[in-house]
Amino acid sequence: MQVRTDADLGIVIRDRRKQLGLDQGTLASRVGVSRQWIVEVEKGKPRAEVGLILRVLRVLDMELNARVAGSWSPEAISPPGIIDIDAVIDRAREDRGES
Amino acid sequence: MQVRTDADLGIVIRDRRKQLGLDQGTLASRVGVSRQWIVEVEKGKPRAEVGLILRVLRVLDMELNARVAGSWSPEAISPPGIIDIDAVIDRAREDRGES
DNA sequence: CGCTCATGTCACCGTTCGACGACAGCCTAT
DNA sequence: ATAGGCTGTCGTCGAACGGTGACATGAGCG
Repeated sequence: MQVRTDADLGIVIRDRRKQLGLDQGTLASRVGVSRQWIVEVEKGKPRAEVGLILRVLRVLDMELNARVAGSWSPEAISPPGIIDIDAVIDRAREDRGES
Repeated sequence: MQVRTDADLGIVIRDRRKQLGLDQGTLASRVGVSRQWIVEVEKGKPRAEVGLILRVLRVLDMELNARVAGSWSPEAISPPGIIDIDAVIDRAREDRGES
């Protein structure tokens, strides 16, 4: 899911927590924060510490990716799935300076 | 890029800032934070506020995505970009049961 | 109805944030 | 050599953090 605001982050965390069947208390103790902190973060606390947020995502077994807006993961490890071989060849040609 | 730790975040921000040819001062004023804050975040400040981090990424025209670890973005269709052809071949070999 | 569990909220407290201003170290160009 | 720009670091200070413990609500159940 796209994370644009702190509220998005709260939604992601809450959804994933419920998905795993955890309550705020156990998540809090696993992350090493207070339950109240979880409550506030799920509400979209803008001033929460990033380090703690990252710990939460790790506990929830989630990954975070940053990339230039509108681009499709620049340095991503070739994801399995459909590969547009023509695009690959075109790009290779461009790198060589061919038309 | 994968963002696992606060240090990763610092690297992403610094790289993107330089990519855009901005210095810490102008980035700071555009985001609405002090230059010192930028310095510390780029060094991997773990207790920085998420809200500010998100503002920085927005100014840098970047997107953040959260997903369950190990899953590849469900809605991504053959993304153009740099493809690690060796990884692709290795993966194909593994699928075939080859060594 | 009582009981339990999960959740939201409150006040208090020690710690740390982020802003501000100033200074030093490094480059690069003049 | 001198000037200028970019970066890292140092105090200081008001504001907010996150932890603790307690209390209130609401849902589910025997």
